[in-house]
Amino acid sequence: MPSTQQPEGRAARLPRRQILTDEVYETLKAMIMNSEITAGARVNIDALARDLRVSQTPLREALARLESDGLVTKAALKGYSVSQVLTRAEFEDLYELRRLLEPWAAARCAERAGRAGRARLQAEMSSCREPAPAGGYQSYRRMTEHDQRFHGLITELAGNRAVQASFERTHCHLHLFRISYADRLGTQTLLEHHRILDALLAGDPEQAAAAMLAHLDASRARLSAHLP
Amino acid sequence: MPSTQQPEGRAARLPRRQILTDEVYETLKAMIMNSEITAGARVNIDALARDLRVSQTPLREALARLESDGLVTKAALKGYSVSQVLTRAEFEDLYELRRLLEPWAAARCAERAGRAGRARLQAEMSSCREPAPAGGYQSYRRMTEHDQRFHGLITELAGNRAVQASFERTHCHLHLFRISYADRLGTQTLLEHHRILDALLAGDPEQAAAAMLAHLDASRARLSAHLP
DNA sequence: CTTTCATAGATCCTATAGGAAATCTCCCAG
DNA sequence: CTGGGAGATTTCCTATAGGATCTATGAAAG
Repeated sequence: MPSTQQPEGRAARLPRRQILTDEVYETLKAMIMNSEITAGARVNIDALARDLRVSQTPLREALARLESDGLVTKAALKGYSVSQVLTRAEFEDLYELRRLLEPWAAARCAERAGRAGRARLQAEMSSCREPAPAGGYQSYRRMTEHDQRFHGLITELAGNRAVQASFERTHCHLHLFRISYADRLGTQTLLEHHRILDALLAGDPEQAAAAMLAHLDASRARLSAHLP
Repeated sequence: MPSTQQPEGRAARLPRRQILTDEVYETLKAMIMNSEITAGARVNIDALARDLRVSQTPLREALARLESDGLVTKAALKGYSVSQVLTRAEFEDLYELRRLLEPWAAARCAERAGRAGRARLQAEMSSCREPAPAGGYQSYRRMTEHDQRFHGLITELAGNRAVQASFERTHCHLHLFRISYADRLGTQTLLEHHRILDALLAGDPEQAAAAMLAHLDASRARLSAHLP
């Protein structure tokens, strides 16, 4: 895996070279998200190191981080496995947790987001065009990325780092993305996002919490249909 | 670091030998908890490997997991640092998150814990004797361990793995333990735990949630006095 | 005496090698 | 023909070595 030298005048604290461990970590997350490593499949360290053209060392460190993230599991002396796609019970648990965190975050965001924050929220919504009716994988992928940015922005602007970290550690968009590539209801999602945005811009905590709760429940119902 | 062979008739799936990475991970967590590595201090990988009598490889993997846990931070090419003791803002954020998760968990626990679960809760409370008035470090340590088991058991018996994992990933008892060694109000903590237990045993979700919320607020007030 | 620069030593990151453990394949016996 | 056992191969884990990068120290110059 080639390393790249940083250009002159780089920002303070950036390393001069890319750290392989970090690159491998991001690569593996993307591979898990895209099901390039089948859910539940064994991760053969020697083989994957060859595929990625790295040695075992950065790969093992990346896998250690993914283990703590809950995205792979380790069976000592046997190997790592990619986490399964969520079972229905795990899916319901995840949405229950989201119901605990995100309406609260939306209410706090409505209270606390200043002008700059609201501008960021508006910019995010503006940047996301309605998905093509039969857009396929790329369209679904872009919708998921928008969804992740939008929800992440709300938890960030809620101003509670513990809640933000807790939300990020669920990796919920990675998990939800793997359930189905065929969410044809992106239009509905955007409509619900706009309702949340309206409440946030109005600075109405109760409305924001209610809109977020409604969105989560609707989203859960949409995705639930795709579970085994 | 010596390895120990498993005895005959070991449970299925246990490796025959201890995995150094896992041992080092637990050792480092304990060292962080006990402030054997000063909060904010650099972790010198070569030196620590010598101290623990292991090579860099299992140490680096353990550090990678701790990084994902949020207990150390990595500055690429410069080294790892142990996370700081919580600032007041981080402390308040953590308790806000606990207020979102734990009353809900207590209510669910009251609804869902069967006979075996309630027995485990009672056993945990019975196993914890009142701390000696001036018990010092060991006494405080035992109280923290009980507190962690008690709260962990409630989130486990609430029956939502995502909420349980979210709570565990806060490592809140490690963080809170590092704030102060001198919680002389262990008696008060136990009294509040008994109130929670009473509600759980009565199968009263509202009472359990209320008792947990009161306990969290009281606990937060007690610890808050020790923050800078 | 202070500051700057250069060099040396320390530290970080990753590749590689080797031993332990698991897995797979083949052969033999029933 | 099937099942079990043995051996070979693969995989996992960790130690070690070497190159890249950072840091600290000492010397020289102002």
